[in-house]
Amino acid sequence: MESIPFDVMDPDCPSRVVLQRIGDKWTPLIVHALKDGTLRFSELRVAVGGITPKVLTQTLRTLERDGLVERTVFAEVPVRVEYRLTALGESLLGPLDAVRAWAESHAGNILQARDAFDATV
Amino acid sequence: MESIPFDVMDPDCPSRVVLQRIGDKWTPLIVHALKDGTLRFSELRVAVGGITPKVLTQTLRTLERDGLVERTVFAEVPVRVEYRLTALGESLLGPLDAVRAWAESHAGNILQARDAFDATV
DNA sequence: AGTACTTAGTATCTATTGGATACTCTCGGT
DNA sequence: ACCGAGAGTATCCAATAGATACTAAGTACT
Repeated sequence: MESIPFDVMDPDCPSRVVLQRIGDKWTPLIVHALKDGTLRFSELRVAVGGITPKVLTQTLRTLERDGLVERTVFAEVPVRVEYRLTALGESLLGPLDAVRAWAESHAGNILQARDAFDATV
Repeated sequence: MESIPFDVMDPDCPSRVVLQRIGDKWTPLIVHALKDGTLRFSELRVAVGGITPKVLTQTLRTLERDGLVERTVFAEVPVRVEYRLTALGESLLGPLDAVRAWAESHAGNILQARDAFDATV
């Protein structure tokens, strides 16, 4: 068992790729939407307001490939597809939720800072 | 004092813009680099390996505008410019560090998941 | 006087990513 | 034969990121 094999400040370290995936535009919102269980494609589209189907598909495929989300197809008519977090994906809920909570609780401060900044320019 | 005025799942909520700023490609790395104090432009470039000066400037300007980073110019020759976190920026260290730590400690799992996934395709 | 040196950036051009909108596919019901 | 539902693709255009080269200001050197 090694310690600290990864360092995000190193541009060639794989952990940087990982950081940029979980910090991408939609991943935090999708993971948050799935925190209470499974959702279908169309439910995810609504839960994550504003995402287009193309980008939702792309992001889900990447999350699946990275082992964070599991995709299950039910051979019904019409077809039903369910998405849910894997154990690895669930382990990401805590950290991402901290960032989400920060964003919600400090959004006001940032809007204020922008107004102040724009006023000086 | 209101509670929960912001919700990142709402596409029109300003907190979503904030989330996407702090979750952008370089912000977490820059904030992490500044955690121990001030750095000059050229030091930041080295600390955050792989960033081009254009993008570093863009990101720093945005962070400054949003009140997370303070920029100080010293009229020396050659000019010296120092960047440091504001109090608001420092409040972001905890949440972002949780995500960074997750990325470093789970990068191995994700690489494994990718290999497994690619093997099935 | 001219030139080199340092730091902190711009400028320019190209490649990649994201977004808007419309279309496809399957199959069962009417 | 035609329509509807769900889960996506296809296509095209705009915005963002990256590579590379260049600029500005002032002092020190020759």
